[in-house]
Amino acid sequence: MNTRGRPREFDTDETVEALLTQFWQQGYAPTSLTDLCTATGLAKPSLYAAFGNKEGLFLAALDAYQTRHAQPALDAMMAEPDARTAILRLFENLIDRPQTALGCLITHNLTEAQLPPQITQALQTASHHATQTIAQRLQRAKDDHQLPPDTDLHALLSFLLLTFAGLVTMARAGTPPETLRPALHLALTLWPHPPKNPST
Amino acid sequence: MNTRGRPREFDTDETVEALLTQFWQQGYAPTSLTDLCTATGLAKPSLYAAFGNKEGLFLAALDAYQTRHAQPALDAMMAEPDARTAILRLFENLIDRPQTALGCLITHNLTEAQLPPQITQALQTASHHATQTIAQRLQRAKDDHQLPPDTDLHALLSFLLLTFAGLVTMARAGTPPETLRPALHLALTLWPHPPKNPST
DNA sequence: GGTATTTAATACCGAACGGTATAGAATGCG
DNA sequence: CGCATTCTATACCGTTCGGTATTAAATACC
Repeated sequence: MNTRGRPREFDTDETVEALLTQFWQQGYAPTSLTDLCTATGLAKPSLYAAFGNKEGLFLAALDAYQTRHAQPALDAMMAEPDARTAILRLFENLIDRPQTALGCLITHNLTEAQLPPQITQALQTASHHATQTIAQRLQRAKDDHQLPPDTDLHALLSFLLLTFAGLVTMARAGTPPETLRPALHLALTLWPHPPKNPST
Repeated sequence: MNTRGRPREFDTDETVEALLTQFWQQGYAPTSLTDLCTATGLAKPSLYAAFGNKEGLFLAALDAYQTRHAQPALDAMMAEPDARTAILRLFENLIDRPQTALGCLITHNLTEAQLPPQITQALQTASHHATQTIAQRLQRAKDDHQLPPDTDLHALLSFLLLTFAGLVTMARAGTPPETLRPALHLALTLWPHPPKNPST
């Protein structure tokens, strides 16, 4: 770590935030270096010096996406005592989003063709992590008797992931929140009820 | 219509089929003219003489997609007497597909940024047509007393479209049919039951 | 057979892509 | 101050993009 030399004129966090906004909006391939330069206000050599290449730029944005958006949402899901409420909140977060951050960075880019292998793998790892976290939440709900003991957790997990993918895809395709919300609430009506308990 | 001149050496139907395969696999923007040339076995001037430009190539593929895939599936949905079976078959068609035709051409490209306006409009028109057709099928089911008279058709329609989008997106993202099928069957367990009728 | 007409293939166009060499500007250290 | 070091910006690199001018080949009509 040498402290000599001209100091950096841009804030790395702000730059990564701008990168994330661009990649979130357009996806990996359609986002050009020119887009990223205008979004960050920097010139190409500055971006390349800080992040290596276009893959590095995306991976930095993906990392920021996980730490600033995905993981907090998953943490909130884990902190919420009622499992159904936890899932509902997780999904409701997806519906009301600005036009510049529609859908899910991970899900959308996983549907793109011709991605560099390193990015595909990072996306799959991220997707797998989220999936496993939700699976743990469901298992805990079963252990807590918030789900019937005969609940098929694999099927329920797949259905919730399908609902997630449907929400983010329709949001990106332009479906308004007013349409998405009733669909989501209808979807969660099939949440299995706990065994009959007079205290509930 | 002049019959003079050198006859065309390629079959238009086969060419459109090859175009559709490429666009279905990769989407509009990531598919290059080079891809389309190798897929069709033709040179660029031949494609441009027959279809105008890249937008024309995609619109021809989209038209073939609708007449050869989407419309037949919608027709089958309309021909099936039981509404729930009709929807189930419509969705099951999406699950078992070759790697070269994963997901839905319309849905996937509607999630892409920076599409030419003409293509966006054609995709929205196609999406709207399919949506309206499903809406008609649901209305008929209600009229036929296959759905409770108090069924919220708007919410049910949105939920089915969400299920559709979830299926095609997860399929594209690599989820295998064995995982998708239980999720689909679980989703359709919330199909509203008809009013209690001793004959059923 | 000669000619008009249409298709086909090679070669090319300007623009935009991801990525970089190079030179100037701004700091800490001696 | 002088110098090594780091950052920034202009300008450029080769490649690929969508699209086309041009020329050769293949037919129908006269």
